[in-house]
Amino acid sequence: MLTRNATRTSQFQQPKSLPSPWLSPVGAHVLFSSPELVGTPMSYGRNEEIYGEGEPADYLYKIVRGAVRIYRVLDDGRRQISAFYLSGDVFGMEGGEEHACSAEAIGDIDVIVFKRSTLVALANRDGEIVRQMWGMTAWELHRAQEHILLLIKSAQERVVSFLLEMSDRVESNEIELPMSRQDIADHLGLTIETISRTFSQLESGALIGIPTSRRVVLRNRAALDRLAA
Amino acid sequence: MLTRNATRTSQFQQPKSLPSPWLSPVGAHVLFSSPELVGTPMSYGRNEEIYGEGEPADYLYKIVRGAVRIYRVLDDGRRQISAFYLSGDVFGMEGGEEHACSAEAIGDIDVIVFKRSTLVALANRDGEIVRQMWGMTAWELHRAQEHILLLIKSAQERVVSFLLEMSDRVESNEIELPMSRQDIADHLGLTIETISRTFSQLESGALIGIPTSRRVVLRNRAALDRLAA
DNA sequence: CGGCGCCTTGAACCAAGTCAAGCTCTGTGG
DNA sequence: CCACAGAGCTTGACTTGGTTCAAGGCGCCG
Repeated sequence: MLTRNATRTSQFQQPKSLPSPWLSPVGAHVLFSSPELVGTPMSYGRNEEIYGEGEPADYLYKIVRGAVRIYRVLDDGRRQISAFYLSGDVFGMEGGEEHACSAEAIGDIDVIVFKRSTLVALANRDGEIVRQMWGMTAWELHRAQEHILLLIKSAQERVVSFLLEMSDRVESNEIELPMSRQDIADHLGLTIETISRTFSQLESGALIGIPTSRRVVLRNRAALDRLAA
Repeated sequence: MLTRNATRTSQFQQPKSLPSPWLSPVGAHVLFSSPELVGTPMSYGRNEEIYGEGEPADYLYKIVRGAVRIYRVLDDGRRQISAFYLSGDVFGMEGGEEHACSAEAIGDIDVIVFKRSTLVALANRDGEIVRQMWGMTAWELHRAQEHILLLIKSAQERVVSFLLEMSDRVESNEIELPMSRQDIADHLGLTIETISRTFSQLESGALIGIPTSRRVVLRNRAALDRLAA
């Protein structure tokens, strides 16, 4: 369990290239540094549901350790993972009062939970907070638009784009994948077999290395960039 | 050209089912009823560019007549139309200071243009306006997420979903399509041939009628609903 | 060591794409 | 009023990228 102190000093990490909206240049990482906003440490186990589609969106979550998948399922069972969130990311704000998607812990995770009502109360006194939360919604929109572009690409392009994105997010050419092939498949709109085959192809072309099935090393970024679309 | 008066009385129409965010229940249609906010009537011709990707997002547009496509192009020329906007819709706010997408008039259109700086100035004095603009970004996010879900479906499901959405938006079973087959194809991530064939199939199954190529009549909504998911 | 979850690989299949031809409007000029 | 040119749409025949089905391998934990 996390100490109270750890909670207080935590800050929200924001993607560097946020196409900052009609928003002051102050990054959203400042958003939760207010002493009035104290989060509660929580943990979830592997595959545990954090919230479900349609439930009231009463909390925001900042990941301290582990990874989370955000997804929706169609009636016939097809699953679309709209995003993965990694350590340092904030999730839980799809923009509505109800969650538009479900969220599950991929492995065991630690998060800090913030009550929405607290934020809203703060927001009433400080317009800047509203702007920053708006900025977060705008960032989610940006991600969604990128994902749409990804889904019209070929299988190889999707897989390569995914690897490049992951590499950027962990700021390393060596990626420890927290999610299964099935998760990746449901994120990219492909099947596990296609993911697996594409990984193998890329490896045999010396573009990537796969020391273990959950570990990928980018070996030729220039070539990968070209393949990404 | 529109009269000044027409401009003043115009209101923003907002989709009914906006999953209203952390937002007061006041609909965003109130947003631009302020007497301080006066828009300028403008017109664009068929296929004319309204703004391009990367340009500063200095204006918001409310469509008075006609339809608009919002799109991005990949390096190799593939085009993804992320949304169509119809008469009454507002567009131009992808959430950033720069446009994430390009916008073109599909046919001849009339719009009312609002200067962003005016809104921002108002927003500084009135937190409610910020919340409402946030709500619009949240709505765009919702749309993008629905579109992602659409892109993992089969061709027939995509086409049917598209027709149902259009029907809902014009609130009629008779749809006058302002856009070409190519536009629809680029919106659904398919080819014109597939769009055309799917339309023909649906027609021969008596699910829809196609009196003219730009006009579609939904004849069996229950069956179409079943095919959509 | 054995069982189970996850991953890889192969072979057959199929939905959608590609290529190609022809049709149907619509507007324009003779 | 008709001819005809061009853009947009439809349809058919063929190809193909990705899925499906099936078998087997790897690694981890009890």
